[in-house]
Amino acid sequence: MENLDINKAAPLLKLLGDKTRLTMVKILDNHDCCVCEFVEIFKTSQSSVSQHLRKLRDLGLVQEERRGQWIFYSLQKESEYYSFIQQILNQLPSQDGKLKELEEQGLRITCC
Amino acid sequence: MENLDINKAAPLLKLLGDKTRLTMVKILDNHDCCVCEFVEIFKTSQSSVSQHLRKLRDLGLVQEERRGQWIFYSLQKESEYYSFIQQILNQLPSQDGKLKELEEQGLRITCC
DNA sequence: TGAATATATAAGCAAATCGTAATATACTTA
DNA sequence: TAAGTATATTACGATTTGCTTATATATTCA
Repeated sequence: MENLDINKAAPLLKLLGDKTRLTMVKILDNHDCCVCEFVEIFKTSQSSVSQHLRKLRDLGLVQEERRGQWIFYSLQKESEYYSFIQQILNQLPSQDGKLKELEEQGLRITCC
Repeated sequence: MENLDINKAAPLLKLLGDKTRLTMVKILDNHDCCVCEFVEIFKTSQSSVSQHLRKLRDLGLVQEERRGQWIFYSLQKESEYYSFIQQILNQLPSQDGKLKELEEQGLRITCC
């Protein structure tokens, strides 16, 4: 088991210590998502979603990739935090239901 | 592996997302400690240590026990968060060196 | 019992955080 | 190219956080 210095672990846990971001990361662990999907899922503003994703990206937890009109986010598997995070995500219940809801409403983006 | 609801996991991670508290919990995972030891370890005020411990106790992560003049804190192994936390602590480097320093300075409390 | 030690709590302040509203940028499509 | 859609950024206000200072409580010991 790799160790992560406390000076790095604490800010990481703080970042994940927000319900919205933690759910985002849990979802991204299984599916790429674009911003507008998160807006639907969390019933919040686009700005708020964008700012949360920025923080995740600033720490290198996620990466963005443009696909046409949309920008998709995915987990950065090469991150030094990746295996650490996995141990946490594995203990959280699946959030796939939230994506399933989107699909049923026809709001899931499946471009490209 | 037990699951922990996101509504509980997020505040827990937030609580652990502080370097002082995370280190405290890591230390407590192996050794009971009293407040004045933490004051030495973190080179901070007694009040600050006390307030951090209060937050950990409010969530049920630690418990206190008076031993004579001192109040010792230990991890609450019966906490619903305990196994979740273990997965995190296992990925952190040992902080025993900090206690060893105390011993060398003769500041480790070993009453009762 | 009085002084010293250990701990908890309350009040106040500066910094960080999170949401909203407004605006800017980039891409798509008619 | 103009309008519509998707996203990012900025500014701002309310709330939270963590520290310090001051004070209160509990225990020990001379």
